[in-house]
Amino acid sequence: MELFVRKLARHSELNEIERTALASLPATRLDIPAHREIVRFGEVVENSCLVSRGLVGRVNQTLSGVRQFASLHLPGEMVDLFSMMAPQAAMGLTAVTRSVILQVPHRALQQVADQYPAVASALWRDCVLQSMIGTQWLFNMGQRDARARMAHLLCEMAVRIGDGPPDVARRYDFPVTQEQMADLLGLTSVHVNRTLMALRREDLVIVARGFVEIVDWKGLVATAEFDPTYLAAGTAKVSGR
Amino acid sequence: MELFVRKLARHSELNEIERTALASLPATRLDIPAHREIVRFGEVVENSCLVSRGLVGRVNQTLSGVRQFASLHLPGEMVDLFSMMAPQAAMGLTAVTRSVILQVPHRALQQVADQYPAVASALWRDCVLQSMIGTQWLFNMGQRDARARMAHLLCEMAVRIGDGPPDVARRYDFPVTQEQMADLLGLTSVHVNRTLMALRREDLVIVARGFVEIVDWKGLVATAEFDPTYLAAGTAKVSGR
DNA sequence: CGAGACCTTGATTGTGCTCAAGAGCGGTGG
DNA sequence: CCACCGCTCTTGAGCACAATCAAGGTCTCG
Repeated sequence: MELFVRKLARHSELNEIERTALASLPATRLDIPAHREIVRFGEVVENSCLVSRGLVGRVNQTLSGVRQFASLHLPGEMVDLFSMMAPQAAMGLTAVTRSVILQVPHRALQQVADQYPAVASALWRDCVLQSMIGTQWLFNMGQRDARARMAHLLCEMAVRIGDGPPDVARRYDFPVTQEQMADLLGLTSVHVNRTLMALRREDLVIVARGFVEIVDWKGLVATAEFDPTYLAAGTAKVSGR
Repeated sequence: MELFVRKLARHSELNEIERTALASLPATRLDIPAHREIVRFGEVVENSCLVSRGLVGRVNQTLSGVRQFASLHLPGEMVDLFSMMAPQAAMGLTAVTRSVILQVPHRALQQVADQYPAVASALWRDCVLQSMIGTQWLFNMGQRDARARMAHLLCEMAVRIGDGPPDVARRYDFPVTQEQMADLLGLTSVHVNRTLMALRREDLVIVARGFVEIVDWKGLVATAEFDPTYLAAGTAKVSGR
């Protein structure tokens, strides 16, 4: 919960009172095994899920079972803040890895937001920043080939995990199966495998056994045409409310 | 401006005072020719753009000039509400057709939002609903082939223009070149052409000379696997603030 | 030690891209 | 009024990236 407040404070100004109000929100802790669905499509939810440990994604799925991730959330991120404003889930929520999540009731969140406009503003901004990432993913899917797409994902994660920019994680845990990566990138698992090996052969990055090791950051950024602006946009703090 | 307020009121409750406050926001009118850029990538903006006439899209672009639309906005929609929360544009804004837009200063918008929490809430919700469309596009790009993608776009527009669901426009103006459709769907213009002809040969839809005529709505929905839930999510009004 | 999930690799197929050239149409200027 | 130009649409041929199908290998956990 602390972590969440810190992440909010990185892009929005919050004073001490507002921070403690957020930090003392009620929450139910849930321990979720990997691959388990947390929220099903169409469900009406009354909580937002804060990731405490693990990796959680929002997933869309056709009747035929084809899956596509719409986002991926690290610890300290509120996965479905969106649901405060649109409680009927337009997509499922899945634990990518074994995860611990904190369920925060919308009511409580809403109360804090009502009481402190700066908090409402911060939450709103958080939604916006999340959807800027989504927009980037859309660009990624539409205009880049498999190699560049994969490289872009790995770059993004390096920045997000490294709490950067400018800090970037050169090596990070990423216990995601190749099949899940396929669903993240709109590829097949077979092609993900070949793509990873290609990136490795070129000495750009090693992805194996649950972690990512970036060998040539510059090279990876180049093949991805990665520009982290969209992640940093919130860093230039916008004044309070 | 009226139209904008009506669209907001469709998903969020606003009383008379709040509506008039919104309706009397100051605005600068701009007349923009087709294909002209309105906001450039990276620019720091101080206005949000309300579409009054025409069609405006948010566009991402690589150095090599490959373009990808991230959204498409009809009259009455506020294109870059996002920019209130993240004023540095992460992407360009382009008039797809000849358009009239109203520039509303962030300051003014912010003042109204500060004064009336229900307005702030409505704007926030509007952002969320927009990004739900973006999420659907992502799904579209990742998991559907050209035919289905195109069909999905045409279905979505039919619903959005028809002010539905359940009302759907069986025939609507859509003065978008095939090259622009290509940038919307992550295809090439050549393939857009072939796809449109295929859909026409199957008597599903006719796209020509600036309009769309849906011949077989059910068939089109089926090939697109179109489920309008994501557009309607806001219709079930959530109580005020 | 065995079972299941996950990864790796090969062969083949197909969707959509590239390159290229021609036709239709509307607007502009001589 | 006609000629021309540019933009958009149309169509063809060949190619490439990624999907599909299939089989074998490896790792981990019980």
